[in-house]
Amino acid sequence: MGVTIKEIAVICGVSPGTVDRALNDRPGISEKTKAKIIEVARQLNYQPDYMARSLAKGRTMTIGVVLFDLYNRSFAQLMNSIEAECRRQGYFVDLVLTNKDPDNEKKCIEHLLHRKVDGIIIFAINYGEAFDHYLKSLNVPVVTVCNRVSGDWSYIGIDDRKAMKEAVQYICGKGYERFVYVCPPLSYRGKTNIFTQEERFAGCLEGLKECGIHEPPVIVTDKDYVGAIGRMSFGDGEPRTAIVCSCDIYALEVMNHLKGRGLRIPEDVGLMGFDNIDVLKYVTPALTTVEYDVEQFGLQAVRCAVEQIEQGSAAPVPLLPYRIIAGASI
Amino acid sequence: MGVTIKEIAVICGVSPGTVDRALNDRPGISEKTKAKIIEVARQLNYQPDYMARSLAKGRTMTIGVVLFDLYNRSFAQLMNSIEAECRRQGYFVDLVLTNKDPDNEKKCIEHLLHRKVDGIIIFAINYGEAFDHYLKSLNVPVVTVCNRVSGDWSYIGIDDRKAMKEAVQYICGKGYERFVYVCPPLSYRGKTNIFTQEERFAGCLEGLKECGIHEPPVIVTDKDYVGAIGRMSFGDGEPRTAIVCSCDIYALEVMNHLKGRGLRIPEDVGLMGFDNIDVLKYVTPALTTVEYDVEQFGLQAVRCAVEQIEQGSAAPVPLLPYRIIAGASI
DNA sequence: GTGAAAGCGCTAACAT
DNA sequence: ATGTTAGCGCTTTCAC
Repeated sequence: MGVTIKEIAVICGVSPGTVDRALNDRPGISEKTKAKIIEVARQLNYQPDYMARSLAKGRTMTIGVVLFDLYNRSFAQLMNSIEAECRRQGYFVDLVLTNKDPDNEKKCIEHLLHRKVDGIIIFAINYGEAFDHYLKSLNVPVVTVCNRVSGDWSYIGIDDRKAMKEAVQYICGKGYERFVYVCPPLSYRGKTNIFTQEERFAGCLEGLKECGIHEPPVIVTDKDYVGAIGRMSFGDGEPRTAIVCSCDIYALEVMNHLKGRGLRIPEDVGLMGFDNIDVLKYVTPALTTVEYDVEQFGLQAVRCAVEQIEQGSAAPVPLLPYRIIAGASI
Repeated sequence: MGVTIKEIAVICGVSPGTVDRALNDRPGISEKTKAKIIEVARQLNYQPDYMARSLAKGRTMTIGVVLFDLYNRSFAQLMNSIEAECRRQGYFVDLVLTNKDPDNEKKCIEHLLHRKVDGIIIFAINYGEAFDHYLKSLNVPVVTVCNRVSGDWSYIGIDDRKAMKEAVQYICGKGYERFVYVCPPLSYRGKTNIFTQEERFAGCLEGLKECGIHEPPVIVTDKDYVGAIGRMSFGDGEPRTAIVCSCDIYALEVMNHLKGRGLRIPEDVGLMGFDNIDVLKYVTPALTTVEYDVEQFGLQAVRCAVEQIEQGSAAPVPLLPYRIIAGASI
């Protein structure tokens, strides 16, 4: 196929070892021969064979990325920045998608191991001690993103609990006293990794408590959450109700439903999302939500992974910033 | 790291060659030794080293995927199905994102070549003879998706021209006689690959012609197309105007703008999109658009690539189906 | 400063 | 049916 180190060696009248020294600027070579070899390599458009190099060095320059899917815009954004940063750092990206299936996630990881990836960035769907052990047994640097597995892994994300707490406090500040909390993933408790969702939920409860709201929120974990909301009535006088959704996507569905019922937002009922996904800009009324920079997640995740790969360990990454976006739905 | 073929050979008291025969069920081995070897391999949880195999066979079992980015929901969907089908077929996916930068696209392709991918699936941003030659020089199977490069490459997509033509005929059938065609990418004519957009535009013109509309459409290729639309007036009597957008995303922006101006859709002005991106379901009024199955694109692209890789060539893939979704915006 | 040689783990052609 | 051997292209250690 391509031109090899050996051919260059023959042309330059040196040994393969010397060519290697020149091309990977390692010590033990005169400037003259080095320059010559580099020039010849350039002329022949020499391209190193990464497979061969991997085999010899035991490193593949590949980072495996494990995500649910790419349907959620945030994941797409995340992947986008991971790809960019990886390529910038000279790494390849091997992407596998779990479709939120825990078994499939393991298959995905196996797939990456076959590929002998140097590190893994994962938005985990599995959780618990067994999985933690499993990950450790892989003997590969792992960076967790958006969902914690255990304290033993680098984690990139925001303080979801605190963010949701502040969001709830913000809502209380607007005079709402009744709350509905929409979070279907909570029904997967014990089945899949819902760390982040649990955090947000805990934050909600904390927020209510601090605001002195004693009436517990109505918690909707139903997969058919729109149907559940459909069975509730709103807009019939004070105190007003706020529907807090753990993700914008739920909030959008709920908004659609509320509009369909002819309810006014926020006059009849308040609505809050989380994530600030970009389609919000096409939505009226503007959804109040929590924003954070997903691209930063990707960037930090790659840096953290590379640091672990190349230095053996990485400094813990601080939780990333977020902020409440005041829309018109609360 | 892992257990090797050699170790298994030693344990079983046979040669590495025999182990290879057993593990890759190749002829020339007795059932007995084969069974034994397989059993030992299983017990030791033997995992073949794909790097070594690649080096020996000259094939990497990797398909490179070149996309603009993942921001457009359709690309994400596309990538999702590509990943799924690749893994099903035992291939790895190496994803690179060009961010619509022609130079970057070449870098991305080089990146894939370094990786020695067996085939490439590309939504090309480059075009023209030079690029066509370049692709040929790579000596790797290439499948083009969503944007043609030349007739020499397998292409996966719909008949955009015909689809847009039918869409325009549909609009005419609703009594519209004035047209605005929104397609910012047309301003990149001569700079990047806008094959699909050109097709849609041509389809629009053809449709108008066949419907006997002689007044040429107002063509908006301005990057600030919303601003351009903002300088036009609508709703001032018959004949009515339809704003045809070459992608839903433009239509959504325009819709936002029109609503902001207090114009009623479709009473004052009609609006048409293309692609049926999924966020449409959150939008009122429902946007009339053209739908097709992006997942099929991915599936077919992978199959076509694999066919080329494994058989040396692939049967041409027929253009995929589409259909007009009648919303409430026309 | 440079060369020779032994791998990395697997495959494949050739012996036996 | 099985063993032997020579690579794949690059890295790395050890001589010179």
